[in-house]
Amino acid sequence: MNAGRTARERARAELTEEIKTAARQQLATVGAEALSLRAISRELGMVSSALYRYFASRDELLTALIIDAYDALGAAAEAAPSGGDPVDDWIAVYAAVRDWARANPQEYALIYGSPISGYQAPQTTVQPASRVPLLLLGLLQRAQASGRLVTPPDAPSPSGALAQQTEVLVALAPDVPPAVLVRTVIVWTQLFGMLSFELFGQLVGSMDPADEFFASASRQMAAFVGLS
Amino acid sequence: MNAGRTARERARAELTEEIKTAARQQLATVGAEALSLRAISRELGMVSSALYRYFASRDELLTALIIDAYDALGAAAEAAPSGGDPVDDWIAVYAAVRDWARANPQEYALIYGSPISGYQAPQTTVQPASRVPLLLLGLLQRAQASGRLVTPPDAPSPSGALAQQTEVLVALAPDVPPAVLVRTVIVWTQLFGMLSFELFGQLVGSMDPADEFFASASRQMAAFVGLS
DNA sequence: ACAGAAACGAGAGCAGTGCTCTTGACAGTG
DNA sequence: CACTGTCAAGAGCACTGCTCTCGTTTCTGT
Repeated sequence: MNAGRTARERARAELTEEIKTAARQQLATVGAEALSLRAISRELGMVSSALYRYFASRDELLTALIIDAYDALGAAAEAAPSGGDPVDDWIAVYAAVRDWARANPQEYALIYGSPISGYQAPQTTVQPASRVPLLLLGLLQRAQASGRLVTPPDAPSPSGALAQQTEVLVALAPDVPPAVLVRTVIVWTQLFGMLSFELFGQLVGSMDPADEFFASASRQMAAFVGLS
Repeated sequence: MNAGRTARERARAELTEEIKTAARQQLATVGAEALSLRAISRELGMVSSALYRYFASRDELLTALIIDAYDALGAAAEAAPSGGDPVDDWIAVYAAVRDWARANPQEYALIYGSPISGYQAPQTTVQPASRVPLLLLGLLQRAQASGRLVTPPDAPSPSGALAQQTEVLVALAPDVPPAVLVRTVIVWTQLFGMLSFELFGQLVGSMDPADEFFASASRQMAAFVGLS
């Protein structure tokens, strides 16, 4: 539909991409909340008001960057080496997520740090945001099919409202037992809690550098959800 | 030593506290990075430059707020009801931390969200920051003494660099086995990952509201470190 | 008790920000 | 060719953190 019809449209798409690239560069150096439209326009040799032809506001630019970041992280996680062994695959996903986060700390902070004040994330971000959890769920679903997922005996089956909330995940991975699905959410939060602590400097003084701790946690979390 | 010697010193301490209170109010409404010295000064009926007599920079004010937030969270966690049963106490600490975070989301974001751009946390913050982990370690140490801590059989003992890093924790809780100490760091990161996801809106669409999920996770994490 | 030092609030000013509005130039279509 | 919509440019608004100077108040050493 919009595959570069007129010269105008092509130029517009190109410049939009250039703006995002410049914004990402500035993001990497000064951080998210210090991102300045004027600085971006200066970098591109244009005037600040011209940017508003491409992004209606600073928030809209941020939204585009957030979606791009989620997509980049999702792509990095999905590109993790998959050798077939569920535990190894699980650990590879963890490592890929960590590698991407360490390589793009500001973009990581953009999506998993504190929300930007006055900024409301639009619905458009939730689909790219769910790529990593979906990847983990798919991995568990396949492991279950191949008999490599053994529900831990001490994993309590959810009841009440928790069981109801788990239904959303059951629809995505129907063969994975609800008790494991709850644990999946637990380890999902653990993964990003661990990464945030490492990147935001909370581990300094204890588990920093975090390579070995991360490796141990990955493996223990794989066992925690029942992978073997 | 500095218990209000001269009138000047008393006035200074009072005004310093007033500034922080006004800053906290503004923090709660507009967020951390939108915190404006001019707005604070306006609120207090003084001129912006006068604030610089009390805080050398915006960063210094932020540091004071960060330390206060860590201390408030630490105090809230330490004030959790302690009935003697280790599992119940553990869950009570979790609940107290969550309650404080939900009651003070902006202050939570200030200390556990993305670091503020261009802001370097000084060494002064690490001691208040470690109150919650120290509390958990103390709980485990006491549970161990009363035989309520059973090292999980599948918890791997750390080796290599990880074992060395664990030494810091061994010094704090000498009776707790290293394997449990590593798991303590894991659950510590899980707790704040879970809280960040809840507060920053990452759970919307799955485990939100998170009350039951949080309760289940607290209990499962207590079991994960070996409490019984 | 009193002079000097230190601390203080007020105000002006600098360089920067996001964003709006108007103006004039250009490209695409009839 | 003329019309229409898109574009970059620039001025301007209200705001920010921060610095400097000013006259005043408060503390302190003698």
